[in-house]
Amino acid sequence: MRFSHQRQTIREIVYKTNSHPTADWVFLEAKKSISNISLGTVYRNLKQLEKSGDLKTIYDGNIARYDWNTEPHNHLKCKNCGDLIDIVLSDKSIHPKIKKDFKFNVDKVEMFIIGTCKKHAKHS
Amino acid sequence: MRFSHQRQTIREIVYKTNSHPTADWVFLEAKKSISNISLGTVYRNLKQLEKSGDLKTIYDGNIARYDWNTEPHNHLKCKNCGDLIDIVLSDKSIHPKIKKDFKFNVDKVEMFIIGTCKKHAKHS
DNA sequence: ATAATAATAGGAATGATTACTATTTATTTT
DNA sequence: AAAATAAATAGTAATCATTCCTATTATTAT
Repeated sequence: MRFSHQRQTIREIVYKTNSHPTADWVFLEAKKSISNISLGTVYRNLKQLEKSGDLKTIYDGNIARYDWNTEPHNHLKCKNCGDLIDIVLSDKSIHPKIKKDFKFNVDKVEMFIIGTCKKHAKHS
Repeated sequence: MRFSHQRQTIREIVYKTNSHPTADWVFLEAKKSISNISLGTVYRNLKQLEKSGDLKTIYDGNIARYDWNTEPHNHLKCKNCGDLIDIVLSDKSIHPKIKKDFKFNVDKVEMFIIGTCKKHAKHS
């Protein structure tokens, strides 16, 4: 994988936000500095950056989002604003249970915790 | 919501399988008895059946699957064959912790446990 | 500097899903 | 039971996210 200005730019855009951006948002941001960058380039590089371990893909419903945080973690998703909030629930205790009960080897756990964030909670 | 033969057929198809089918698979099955049923009808009814609480939508990567099991449960996903296996991990203990730490009200937890199922485990 | 080839821009193609519309069908009213 | 009504349908076009294709450009090794 050789260096390219586009890939570098795309990587930095993802690394500068905590908003778990979509490919389209990254594309719009990238255009600010590389006005003729193409959407295909964004997708190709996001995929390559995932392969090289620089970022992770999150499937939010049926849209892909990208996350610079490659450490195991989970997400709270507010059903009101759609915001994703990073959390770490380092509970590996289910792994052996699942292996025992289902003869299933766990690689990773992808968890979306759906609810209402503090910005949108109804006051009681 | 008035009765229709198509909706009834679609509901029965989803209720007769444990394979967490896609809209397209439901469409192909439905054609066996209603040869000119249209794909739009399948999508519209799956959505309506979700709304009425008859089934649940699962987002598997970027494709929607449908599940007659509306009880809270989670899925093991084999990265090898893609099969989804139902499991129940009735651990509500994280809810209060998340409420306390993040002021986030949890409605539901969507968990995909990715790994290798017994059919595809390497013998050790 | 040149050659080799990875990466790009731009646009076409794909696949899943939704929207549109004239017609059909289930229900309600008479 | 026939007519009135409105929901649901088939068929098709449109949309949205994503991938593929190809001629050209840019990076790296020689």
